[in-house]
Amino acid sequence: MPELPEVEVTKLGISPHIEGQRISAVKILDGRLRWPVPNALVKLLPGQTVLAIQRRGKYLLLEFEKGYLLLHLGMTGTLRVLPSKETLKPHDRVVFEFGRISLRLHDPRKFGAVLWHSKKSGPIESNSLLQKLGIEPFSAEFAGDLGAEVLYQHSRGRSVSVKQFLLAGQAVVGVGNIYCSECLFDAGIHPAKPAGKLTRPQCIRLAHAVRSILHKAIRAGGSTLSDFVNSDGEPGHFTVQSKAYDRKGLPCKVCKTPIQQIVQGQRSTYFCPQCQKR
DNA sequence: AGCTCAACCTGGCTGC
DNA sequence: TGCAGCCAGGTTGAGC
Repeated sequence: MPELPEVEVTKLGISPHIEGQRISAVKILDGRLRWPVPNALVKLLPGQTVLAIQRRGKYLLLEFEKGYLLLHLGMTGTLRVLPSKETLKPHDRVVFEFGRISLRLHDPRKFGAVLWHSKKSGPIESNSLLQKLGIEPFSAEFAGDLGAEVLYQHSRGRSVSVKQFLLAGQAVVGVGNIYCSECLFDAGIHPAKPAGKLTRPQCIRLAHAVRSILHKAIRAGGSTLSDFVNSDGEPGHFTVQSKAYDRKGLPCKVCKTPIQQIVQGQRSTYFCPQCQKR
């Protein structure tokens, strides 16, 4: 379930266990993910220590002495810290051993990614996958009125719907398909409105909604962190209830009008035709 | 450059 | 019960 909040919660969950820890072994059980998992990792990583863990958009960046491990969870990926002796599950794809604990990428649909960025090839910011990402929603550059200005300027001249514009992550990163519907509901903006027609007041409301919705989701996910190291807990298992997503035909929680579902860019969008205006 | 859409892959659910 | 068909949290890359 990985949108930005799930990735952030995963980062918070694994960091205390593996930051400062040294890799003892890497096992690639099935390396046929989004891109092939580099076999070189099996020789390269053992002996190296996790210096820091950062998140950029929906990517997790594990910094080592010689470079960065880029992890992406795709549609169905989860990362768990487990006792090394714990038996492997079907769809466990890559295992990073740290002595008595292991970090495991579980990814049924194999849309995730495990890549290596050597420090020899330049700073991590120069990585081609990261370079095209928009601004972080919790950065100073997106705070307050700056966030609204980012959305306003990036959307000028764009004919795509605001739903697709926001989901693309070129202006601000981290809003996936679920939270996109939620943010537009919160901001009272019709998802089919062309991005280029967004008004400044709408951008102000949307920027606020993005920060607020993502922040609430992270807070809710944080409550599941206590049992991160065991085989049963599911990180990214949120109790925040949606106001629009997956509520087709159900009454809007504000005005009781039935929530509508449409398809935009091959993805479902849910909205209230009464509360959300073009 | 921007837009649309197929593709990657597997599992779960719906409906016949 | 079996099976075809559709849907699913992300992202790239091809072809206009």
